[in-house]
Amino acid sequence: MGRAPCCSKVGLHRGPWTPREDALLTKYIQAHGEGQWRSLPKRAGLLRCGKSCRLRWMNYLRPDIKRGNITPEEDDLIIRMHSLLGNRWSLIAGRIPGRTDNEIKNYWNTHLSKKLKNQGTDPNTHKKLTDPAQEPAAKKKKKNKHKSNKNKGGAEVKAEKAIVYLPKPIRVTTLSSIKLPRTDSILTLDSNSASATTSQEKEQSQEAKELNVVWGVGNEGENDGFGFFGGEDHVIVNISDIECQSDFLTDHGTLEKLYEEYLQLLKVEENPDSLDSFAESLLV
DNA sequence: AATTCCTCCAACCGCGGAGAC
DNA sequence: TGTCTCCGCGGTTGGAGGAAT
Repeated sequence: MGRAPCCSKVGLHRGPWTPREDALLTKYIQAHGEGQWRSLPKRAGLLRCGKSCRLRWMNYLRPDIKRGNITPEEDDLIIRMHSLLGNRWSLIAGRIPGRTDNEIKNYWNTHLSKKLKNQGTDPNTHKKLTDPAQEPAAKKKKKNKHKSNKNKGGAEVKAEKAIVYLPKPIRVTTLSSIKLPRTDSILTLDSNSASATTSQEKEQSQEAKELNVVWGVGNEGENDGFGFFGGEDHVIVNISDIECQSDFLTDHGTLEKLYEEYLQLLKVEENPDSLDSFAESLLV
């Protein structure tokens, strides 16, 4: 497939953005909205490629971006989401208002993966490390960070990637008791602090279609409320076509009902064949 | 005080999906 | 049906600045 050249174009600015560029981009988007990134730089009077503009806006200039430290709650949620979704940072970010995928990705790489290692948990599989004595290898002083990073992209990472669990998106239409806002609503069900978040982000609507409910999960044996590990797979339930009452997640009765239905799913999960047919029955 | 090491994060790169033609 | 283009994503890089020596 032919691909148009982008940032390789001669004459375009690269590297850190100047305040003036930020102002031009912000002003333009405030006046004309997002989108048309390819032609945006020219119309906004910027000597940047569209990709660079989009990245700057999404990760830094957007007015709804939350600045400051990640809270312990967010921290916990990121770990839970990662156990479900793996390195799907945009999906994870979609559930944490005001945080960007880049920010979460960076935070994971610099803080959370280390934190999990220190706790004796494999950050990729979220399973307990069998031999904690192996972990200090990660703490070895690096003489050349970037060279070691390149090595990291090699065999070690490939081996780890192989065991990242992919979610199973299943569209559910039978939870009639649940009323979710249509389209752009993204709902995260957390065992400790169930909360519903409505996103206004345009780009998130696509994610919302793909994944509207993520059941809080944890490793087998962990006390994780609704936690569920169906063997090696995680189940993600799509309920994008269901309407929702804003307080449904705080309604204990509804949660109980959800939990009951969830248990039904678990029972089905024990028999993979029937799971397939069950899943099919849930598909729209 | 100078140098080296390390961490953090903004920005870049390349790829794949989706839609238009 | 195949090609082209745009968009968005995840992985990676590189520089700034703080910590350690």
